[in-house]
Formats: sequence, structure tokens, C-alpha cells
Amino acid sequence: MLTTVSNEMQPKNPNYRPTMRNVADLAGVGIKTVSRVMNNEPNVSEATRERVLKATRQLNYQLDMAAGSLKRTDRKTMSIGLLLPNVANPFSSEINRAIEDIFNARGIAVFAASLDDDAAREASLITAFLGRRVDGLILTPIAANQAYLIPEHSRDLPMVFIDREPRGIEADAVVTDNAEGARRAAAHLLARGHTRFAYLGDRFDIQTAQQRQNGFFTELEKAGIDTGLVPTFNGVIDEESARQIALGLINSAEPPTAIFSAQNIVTFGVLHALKETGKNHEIALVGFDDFLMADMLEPGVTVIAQHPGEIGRIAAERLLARIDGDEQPSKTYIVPSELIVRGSGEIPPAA
Amino acid sequence: MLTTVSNEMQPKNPNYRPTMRNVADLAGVGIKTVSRVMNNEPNVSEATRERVLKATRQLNYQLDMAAGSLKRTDRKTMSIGLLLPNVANPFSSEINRAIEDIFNARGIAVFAASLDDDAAREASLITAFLGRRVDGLILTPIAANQAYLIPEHSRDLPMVFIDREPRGIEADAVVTDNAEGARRAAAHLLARGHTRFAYLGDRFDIQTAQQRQNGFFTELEKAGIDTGLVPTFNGVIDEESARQIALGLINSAEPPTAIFSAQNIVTFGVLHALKETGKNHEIALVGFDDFLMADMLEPGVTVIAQHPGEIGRIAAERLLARIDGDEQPSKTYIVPSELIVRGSGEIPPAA
DNA sequence: TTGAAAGCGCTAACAA
DNA sequence: TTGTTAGCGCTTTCAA
Repeated sequence: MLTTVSNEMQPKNPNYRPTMRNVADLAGVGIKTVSRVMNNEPNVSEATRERVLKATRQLNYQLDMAAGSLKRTDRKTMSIGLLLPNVANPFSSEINRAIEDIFNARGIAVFAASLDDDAAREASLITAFLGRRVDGLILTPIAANQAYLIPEHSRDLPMVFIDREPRGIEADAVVTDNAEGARRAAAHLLARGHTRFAYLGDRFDIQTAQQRQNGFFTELEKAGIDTGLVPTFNGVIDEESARQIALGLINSAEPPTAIFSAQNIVTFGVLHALKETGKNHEIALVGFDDFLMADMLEPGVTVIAQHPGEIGRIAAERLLARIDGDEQPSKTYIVPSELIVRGSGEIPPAA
Repeated sequence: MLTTVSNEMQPKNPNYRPTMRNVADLAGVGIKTVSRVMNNEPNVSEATRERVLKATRQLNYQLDMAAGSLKRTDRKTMSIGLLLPNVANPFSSEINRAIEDIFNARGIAVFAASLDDDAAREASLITAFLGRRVDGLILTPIAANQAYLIPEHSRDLPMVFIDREPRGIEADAVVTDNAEGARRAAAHLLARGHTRFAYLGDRFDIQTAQQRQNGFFTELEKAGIDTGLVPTFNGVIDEESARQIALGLINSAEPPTAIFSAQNIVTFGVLHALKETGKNHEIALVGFDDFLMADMLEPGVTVIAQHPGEIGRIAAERLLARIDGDEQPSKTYIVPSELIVRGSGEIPPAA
């Protein structure tokens, strides 16, 4: 005989959303027993468990995680926040996928959002995630400084930075060896005998862009090249301006024999310029970032490939370890880039 | 003079996470006043508001949305679930971005996850989202039937299906005009005088694949071609098998003069085969789905482009309308595909 | 093995 | 304009 009154509380509508109380009443057990079953806790007889499970199926009951986490000691929401440059670009979306795979396997859901290189978005998206009490954060820092995150970090909100290291806060980071990758590009071109270079990079206020330029120029200088004379363009933020700049270089009195483009989009612009002018087999090109179809172009495009999937995987594993209580000192993990030889970077300087 | 006892409850640790009660005590107001300020409700004097705001800053307080939604009448969590084929592929990630933009502007966060064409994942991911009480669902159906969602749909959980229409449930859907797009591809090739075709498609159990094949074949038949004789390959699920099949076709006794590849990955395999055999300027190719660099290949690749951003935008707007209470009958929205002429599809049949 | 009571942080309803 | 009380659905604590 059921003694509770809660049956009266069930709306006549059969499509109300049942609570644990409803399940308990239907199964004729206490609410705590339902909780035990739903959370796979021990000390429930097989018969009782079956009875409860049957009631959950009858009512189509689903545990409310948020309500539970409110009272639960660890207060975990089983969700994390992920801030990427842009979920639509291949670099971001590969990271996204790698992270999803790891958290998914642990039953943790991922909120992802795009920053568009906008510091104001960084702030507002982080606020949105914090308000949802995510268990951790993986983010590409864009604001000049991340010191504002210190209070959260001390409150034991784990965070891992990706692609760029944070400033003003000590935390884990996972980044590509940008300087070394660009250095290798320079060495590769120098080995073919090039002496006339051009450098096209994106926003110079972004850490990675600076590192790539430094790496590239350092190697040129080691080879005795006066980098002050190397045509250098920073702030090339879209394909069309990259194309225009490349056209200007190609048509100049002393065109470069080798071009280094420090980023995906920039590479696309340069490729268009080379194709239009028919110089694609005469001027060497190495691009930072691999891209789809790079091997199908004429010539194939030699690139310094990053490994976004690897970055995502490592970041996810670090965050998971932190969530699980890992207290080791924070550290920056460096994911090596890779020179992929396909043709465009092996063109020798014109006689 | 504060009379509450809750100050004792604040841990000595300065890095505890403050509650609304703590803010209220510090500001010397009632908890409901803090709630009013945090939710921008009226009827708070400017002075009080300032005092509360100051306290929130001092404590670094952040409203807990989940706790609030528990009691709030509308029970909204301000989050939605998004199920995509694969967040890493360009089609999915463009949709993802379009949806993010619209929900973000409304303060609604997006849980995204990848299905990998796996019906079991569809079920488990939906369960995960429902357990988090998302306010709505946008999903690419993969399971044979979505009738299992009827209870949730009747409980007033809005949902919009994308890319494919659901089966077994009446709900909004946003899809590409697959049949019409493929039909147009056929017409385009027929107009160049082709009579020997080959068709390569992906998993035939996927609705869109069937529609594309139907559209393509219908147009061929209209032109008097016996489609029973057209070499047709379904279940081409990766680039390498597409390449092998294309190589077989190219090297056969009677090679096709025009190939239609019904999906991105398949197109990549065919392109490789054409390039390897040097037939890229001899055999015509039209692919379904646009891709990066399609214009940079030799020849440029003629495609039937889908508009994933548009699909995402419409789906997001529909879901938002439903969340806001729109009760109109459910409907399927069709996003037109677009023929993009670039060269490969304009190659005439060999003499 | 089971369940009753308290309370997580917040909003609704209502009183002052 | 402000504050008090109850209670959202759940887990914890502790008693049976």
C-alpha cells in the first residue's frame, strides 16, 4: 500500500516529465532506492532493482544530471567548455573531434564555441561556460592576458590552453613547435639553393605568427641572408589580400624564388597568384599548415603540417587527469610539426 | 548589522565558490534581491543594485544557471544538443558554426557530438543530452527509425532534423534537394553529349544517397539511356575504394566518358584515379558536394554544391521558434543545391 | 538492504 | 522596493 501523496501531483497529461519520486511510487520503493539503481550503487537486491527498472521504462524516466550535481559532493556536471578559433575551420574541427572522442568515452559532454580572434568573445563565452558550471575548460587564448582566470583556476577549475600559451596565468598548454617548424621550412628551401625569399604571415599579435616568423628568419640569418631585405608581410588576414601581395611580389623587378606562407589561408591566396601567373612551377612555396587536396595540386604543395588531432588528444587527456585530481605542476606540451614534401618546396631557384 | 548565520558557512579558504546567500549577506540584502539583480528584474533601487553588484565583484560571484532552472517555471537550461555526422568534416562543421552563431546570440550554449553513421551512438548521445535537459535538439538521423523520440517530442522537447528526414516521427526537417541536384548533374553531362556514364555513391542505406542516385538515373532515362547498363557502385565508403573502383572503370574495355560521384570522399578517390592515369582532361567528372581547392585543381572540379551554412541557419531558426512556442505543423525545408561549373564537368566525350 | 529527512543554489509566490 | 518561505529533483546522511 502506497502512502505517499505524490500521485496526485502527476499531471493528468501522460506526457509530463516523471521524477524520481514518481518512479519510486510506481515501483513501491523509497526514492533513495531509485537513486541507487540509477547510479548503479550497490546494496540493492536484484528483485528491487528489476522493479525499479521496470518503472523507469514504463514512465520513460531519465535521471536529471543537473539536479543531481547540485547536491552531489563533487558537484561535477559532466560537461566541459571548449573554445576554438572557429569550429568551422579544419584546424579547429579536428581538435574538436579528438576532444569529443576522449570526453565522450567518459560520459562528459562538450560545449564548443568559436572565438573569431575576438577577445570580447573570449570573455563572454567563458562567462557562459562558468555559469553552467563546466568541470573544465580547454581554450585557445586570444585576449592579451588570461590573468582574469586565476580566481577560477584556484577554485579548482581545471584548464588546458591549446595552440597558444596563456599569459598571466600558470596552466597546462599544448602547442605546435611553431618556431622549429618554420625553421625547418627555411632550411628546406635553403638546401635547394634559394637566396631570394618572401615571407607572408597572418596577424602578428598572435603568438604563433611571431614564433613562425622568428623561426624562419633565424634560419635564414644563420645562412648569412640579410633578413632586413626579405619582403615581409604581416597582418595578411584573408585569402584575397594574400593573393594581391603575392601578385605584387611575382610581378616585381626582383621576384623572390621562394615564398613561405605562415598560415593556411595565406597559402591559398599565394597558390591562386602562382596559378594565375603561371609561375607555379618556377617559384618555390612552402606553407605552414596542411590542407585537403594539397597533394592534388600542380605541383603538390609542400607544407609544415600541424597535428591538430594530436593537440586535441593531449589536451583532453591532460584536462581529464586534472579533473581526476592530478596536481602536478603545470607544463607546456609541444606537438612536433612535420615537413611534408610534395613538390612546390623542391623547385630550385631559376637559373 | 547582519543577523544571518551564513557567514560561518563560508570556508576559510578564500577560493570557495560563493553562493547567492553569500552575496546577499555581504551586501546586506535578502537573497531575492540578489536574484533580482542577477536576472535584471525590475523593482530594485539603483543604490541597492550597486551594492549587490559590488558584492558580486568582490566575491567573484557567478549565477548558477542549472540551479536556477531547477525551480524556474519554464525549466529552460539554455542549452541545446546538436548531433552531426562528424564535427571534423567540412559539411558538419559549417552547419555547426551556423547553428552556434544563432544560439550564441540568444545566450544558448550548444552541445555538439559526432554520430559516425552509427545508430548506437545516436541513441546514447541523445540519452546524454536528454539527461542534461537540453531545451531542444538538432540532429542528423542515422538510425532506421526515430519513433523512439516521440515521447520526448510530445513532452514538448523541440527537435529539428537536418540533412535527412526522420522516419516514424513528424517533425521539422531541413534538407538539400538531393534528387534535383543529382538530376541537374546528369542534365549537365548529357548536354555535352555524353552517353557512357558511371555512378559512384556512398552507403545506399542512407536516404540522401538513394535520392541522389534516383535523381541522376531518372534524368538519364529521360534521355533514353538504359541505366541498367550504367556501371553503378554503392557502398563506396572511403577514398581508397573509390580510387580503386575508378581505376577499374578507367582501365576497362569501354571506359565511361563521364563519372558522377555522389559524395565528397568518393570524389576525392576518383580525382586521384584520374590524375594517376592522366585522364583528368579526358573523362568528365561531376561531384556532389563542394570542397576547398576544387577550383585550383587541373581541371577545376565541377560540383553540385550543398549549402551547409544555410541548412544550419534555417534549422537553428526553426528550433528557436519552436522553443519560443511556435506550434505550427511540422514541415520539411528544402535548401537548393547549386551547380558550380569549373571545367571537369564540361569535358566532352572523346571522339 | 532500505528509506526518511535535510538541503544543494536558486526562483516563485506571496507577504511586508 | 524588499524579504521570507517553500520547494525544483536530486544526493547525502543517518537511522531502521
